[in-house]
This record gives sequence, C-alpha cells and structure tokens, in this order.
Amino acid sequence: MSEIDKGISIVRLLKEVLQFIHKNAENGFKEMGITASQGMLMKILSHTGPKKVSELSDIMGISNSTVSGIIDRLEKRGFVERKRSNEDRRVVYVDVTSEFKNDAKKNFKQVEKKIDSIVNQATKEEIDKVFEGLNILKDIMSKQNQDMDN
Amino acid sequence: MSEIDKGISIVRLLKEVLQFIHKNAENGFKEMGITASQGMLMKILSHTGPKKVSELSDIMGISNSTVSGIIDRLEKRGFVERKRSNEDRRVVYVDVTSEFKNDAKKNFKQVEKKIDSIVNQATKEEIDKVFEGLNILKDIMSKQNQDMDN
DNA sequence: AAAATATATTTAGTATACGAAATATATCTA
DNA sequence: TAGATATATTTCGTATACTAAATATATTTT
Repeated sequence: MSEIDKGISIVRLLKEVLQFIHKNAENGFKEMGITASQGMLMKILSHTGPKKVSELSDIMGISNSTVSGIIDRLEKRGFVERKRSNEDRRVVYVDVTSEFKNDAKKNFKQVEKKIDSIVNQATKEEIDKVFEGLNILKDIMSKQNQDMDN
Repeated sequence: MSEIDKGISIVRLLKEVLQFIHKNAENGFKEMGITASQGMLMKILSHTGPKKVSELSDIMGISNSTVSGIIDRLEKRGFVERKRSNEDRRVVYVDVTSEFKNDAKKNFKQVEKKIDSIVNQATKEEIDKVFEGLNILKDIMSKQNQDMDN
C-alpha cells in the first residue's frame, strides 16, 4: 500500500466507522422523530441533568455554535428548554422539558438501551484495542500539529 | 467507565481524530485557497487521472451528491472540469484543468508532500494497530447493522 | 464608575453530508 | 419499437460543522 493510499484509507475507514455508528443511532432515534446528534444530546441531558451550552460542547466534542443549532431544533420539538442562569446571566442552562419527561422519556429509554447494547457486544479486549488504535492515531496527528506551530 | 461513557467516548475520540486530520489538511491546502475535502479530491485526480463522479464517491467514502457539490466549487475555482463521456452519455468525467497544471500543480505537490509526511512519521507497528482497532470497531458496528435487519 | 478586558452564547456565512426526487441516458422486454 | 426498468448525475431540502462577528454580561483596571 503506497503512502497515498495509507492516508486516504485511514480517513475513509474513520469516516466509514463514524457513519456506521451514526446510522445505528439514527435508526434508533428515527421513531422518535429526532436525529442522531439530537439523540446524543438528549442522552447526556437525561442522564446527568441540566448543562451549560459550553459543557455540552466539551462532552460531545463539537463547537458551541453547532450545539446551539441542535438545541434550536430540539427546542422547537418541545424536548428541551433554555434557562438563563441567575448566578451568571451570560450562562444558559439547557434541560429536558417536563413535557419530554411525561410523554417521550419512556420510549427514549428503550431506544437508548438498544443502541447501548451495540458497544456491549464487544469484549473488553476488543474495546481496549479500539481505544489503543485511536489513541495512537490521535498522538500522531497532534504531535504533527505542534511541529507545525514552530 | 460506564457503558454510556464508553459509547460517547469512542464517538468523541473518533471525531477528535478526524478533526486533527482535517485540521492538518486544512492548514496545508489553505494557502492554495481550497478546503481539505477539495484538496483530497484534487490529490486523487492528479495522481490517477480523470474519474467518474461515482468513482470519486467510492474512493472518498462520501455520497455522489456531496462529491457533486465539491466539484461545483472546484470548477468555479478553475481547478477541475467536467466532461461528458462519449461512450455513455450518462457518465461525467472529472479532471484537473490545464490551467491547474500550469499554475498551481507545483505548489500543490509541495503541500501534498508535507501532509503525507504526517502518516510517514508513524512506525509500521503503529499503523498496524490503528488499522486493527478501526477494523474491530467497524466489524462490531456492521454486525449490529445486520442484526437490526431481522 | 467608565473603560478595558474577559467570558458565554448566538448569529451569519460557507462547506460538507445525506436521502429523495428530478433528469438524462441506456438497456431490456414484451 | 414503445414501455419498463436500470444506471449516472444533479438538484433540493434539511442537518450538521466550523470560524468570525455580534451580543450580552462579568470582572478587572485606572
């Protein structure tokens, strides 16, 4: 495999894997009328309670502005609401609505369980190898990033 | 680490790695005024010659419609051109323009070299582990996909 | 306290990304 | 050969994703 193919193969494989994951989540959440990203955000909120926009960005690994857009659409659906913090008025807390808790949460839990079971199929050794490979790749890329700053 | 965290961690790590790669490519191609995806397409074309839209989709692992959009923007920049096939009029071949070959190709090669060198920094063992981890993850996800069809 | 600086979020603009529908052309079938 | 079916690409609508700029509020400095 040439150097060219190596780079492109890794990128394609990464995308392929993310697409599989996305597909699985998408299929699960579809029946609730929400997308995979929206489902991931709901998952975090319903497990750990109200979160700042910036906290959600950190957890999900995407930018504040993207989270803001996802919240916009979930708010329209009536699943989450924004609440301006009283301690620091710059901060916005996002939380699930009581409407969601009453109407959709039960269904959501079932979907969630089905999606979680995918990772659970893997053995501990497999998961370890997945993390090892990804961390190696991350190190290679981030080391290069530092070099480029010089 | 709980099952919930495990799933979200993997997704976040995958995204992080892809973002690093994207960042590196973006930084490189920026000076040419093209994006990372556009650069990847140019790389393929300039190494292997004219390609069908559908071939580019397969190589890059993205859909025809997305490739079509990327070609639109590269065409506006004057870097590629579309040519309807004479053998099969449904087919469109995409190729670099002579304008690109004369003006930008030299610069492009240098940028390309710099980006390729990133993967080359890694040892063979590291690359093998990366592929091993990614393939395990891919198998886990695709196995689940089949189960869901039942 | 007014100005400067810092922090948190949203908005605006651009580029992906997808699926479904539309278009165009090819090929097969009755 | 006309109609049905298949294939290739583009267009359209929606959802992400990013950065930079705008907005809002906090904190520090002078």
